[in-house]
Amino acid sequence: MSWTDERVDLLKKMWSEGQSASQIAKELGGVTRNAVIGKVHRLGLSNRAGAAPAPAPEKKSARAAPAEPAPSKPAAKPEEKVVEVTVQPRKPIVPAGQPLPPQPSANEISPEALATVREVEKSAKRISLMELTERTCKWPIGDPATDDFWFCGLAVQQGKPYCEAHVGVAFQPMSNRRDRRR
DNA sequence: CCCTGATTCGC
DNA sequence: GCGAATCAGG
Repeated sequence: MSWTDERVDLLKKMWSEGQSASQIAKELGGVTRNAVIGKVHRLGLSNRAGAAPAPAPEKKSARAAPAEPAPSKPAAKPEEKVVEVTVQPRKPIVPAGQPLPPQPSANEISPEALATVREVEKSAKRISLMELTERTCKWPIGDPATDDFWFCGLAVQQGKPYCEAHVGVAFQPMSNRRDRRR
C-alpha cells in the first residue's frame, strides 16, 4: 500500500480528530500503526492541537548514541523561551472528604448480584486508572476521593466495559428492580 | 499485558 | 519517503 492522496487525507482527518495511530492504521488497512506514526511525523503534524509550544528542550534522546559535537562546554542553556502554558481551567473533580452522593451503582441491585460483586471485589486486580484497557473491567471500587479507590480490572466480557459479575449489576433490566419491600 | 506516540536508521 | 524495530511511558 502506498500513501495516496486519499489515504493521506484520511490520515490527517483521523489524526486531527484525535484517533490513535493504531486506529487509523486499522481503518486504512495495509499499514501498521508505526507506518502511520512515521507518516504523521513526516507530514509534520506530530502535535495534534496547534497549541503545543516548543517545550521538550531535549528528552532523554531515545536510542542511538548522540555522538555529537559537544565541543567542550555545554554552554549553559541558550535563552530558552519559556512559554507560560496556560493550563485549561481544570474543574476540581471531587472536593475530597465530602460524602459522595450515592453512585448509581450499588443501590437497587438484586441481593444475589450484590453478593457476587462482593466476591469479585475481593479478587479484583485493583488496577489504577491508567491500567484500564478495553478488556479490563472498569468497575470502580471504593471512594474516588481517597486512596481507597481502584478499578476491578478483571477480564471484561466481550464488548462490555465490565467483567461478568459487574456486567450483572450494571445492566439490570428495569423490570427487575421492583422488590424494594422496605 | 495492554496500549500510546517518538525516534532511529536501513532500505 | 517508508516503516520495522525499538524506546519510553501510561
